[in-house]
Amino acid sequence: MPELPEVETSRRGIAPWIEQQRIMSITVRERRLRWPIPDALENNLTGQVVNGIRRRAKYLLFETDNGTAILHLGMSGSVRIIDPDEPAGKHDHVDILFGNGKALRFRDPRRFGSLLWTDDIETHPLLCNLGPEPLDDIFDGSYLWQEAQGRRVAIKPFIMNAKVVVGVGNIYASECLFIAGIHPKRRAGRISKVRMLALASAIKTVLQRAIEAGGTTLRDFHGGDGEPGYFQQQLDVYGRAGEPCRRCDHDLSMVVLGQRSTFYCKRCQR
DNA sequence: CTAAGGACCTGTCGGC
DNA sequence: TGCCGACAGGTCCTTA
Repeated sequence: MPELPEVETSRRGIAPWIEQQRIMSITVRERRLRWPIPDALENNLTGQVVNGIRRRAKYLLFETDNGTAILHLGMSGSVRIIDPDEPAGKHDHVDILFGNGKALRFRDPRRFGSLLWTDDIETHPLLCNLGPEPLDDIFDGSYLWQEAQGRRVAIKPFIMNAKVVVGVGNIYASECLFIAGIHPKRRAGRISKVRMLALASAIKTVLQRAIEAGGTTLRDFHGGDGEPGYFQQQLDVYGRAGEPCRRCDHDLSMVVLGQRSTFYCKRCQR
């Protein structure tokens, strides 16, 4: 489910209910996520006050004086604020109860997500080797072009590589390449600086617009407050193989690249 | 170092 | 209606 805009939408939805609240108790029903939820999570976080919720890449970081909880939603995870008497469903793996009487409920049917704890967020192996945030000023066309020099990998997996830039998932990668007019299979190192400027700009615009729209709705995505996202109607290519290109009317194509479905227009993208 | 493929899981959808 | 295969928003790990 979640790409970066969905994670950011979730963060904004839950933050008002959680920030400055004390964690009263943590209920873990299923520890077997991508990595097992460590006992250290309950041991260190229970009784702490959440000073703030940040996002880095697609990770949500719950900061306390004692350390940081690291939550990743994987492919199918979601969080929402509930009243704690709401019965837990099959895949509701964790509830975190707060002093205000509300609870954060984490659901993840496929269990590709993770919930970890660290007392040193700066050196955590999942976070310390990540590339720049796409919406930061450090990320721009010059940076992207520089990183691409000597790289033979196709541009689509290149921009989905978190060491290059974080937060560009499968949906938005196709969308950004369409806007920039770049063929998804073009080798990263063989794209001109000018076109990389267009691509970096497209990445910023698409992600920013998606955040403002509250994330993409595919199947049943909801923000933390239960409101659905509204971006799907704005997708130009993703999931539209065989349908007409909005720019030139040519039938859109689909190809598998790096085991991921990739959508593009043969005529508009070179 | 780079690039490619496998692995981890459950739910849903389309076709027969 | 039921069964079966294909596919799904992520990303770490292994292999070459």
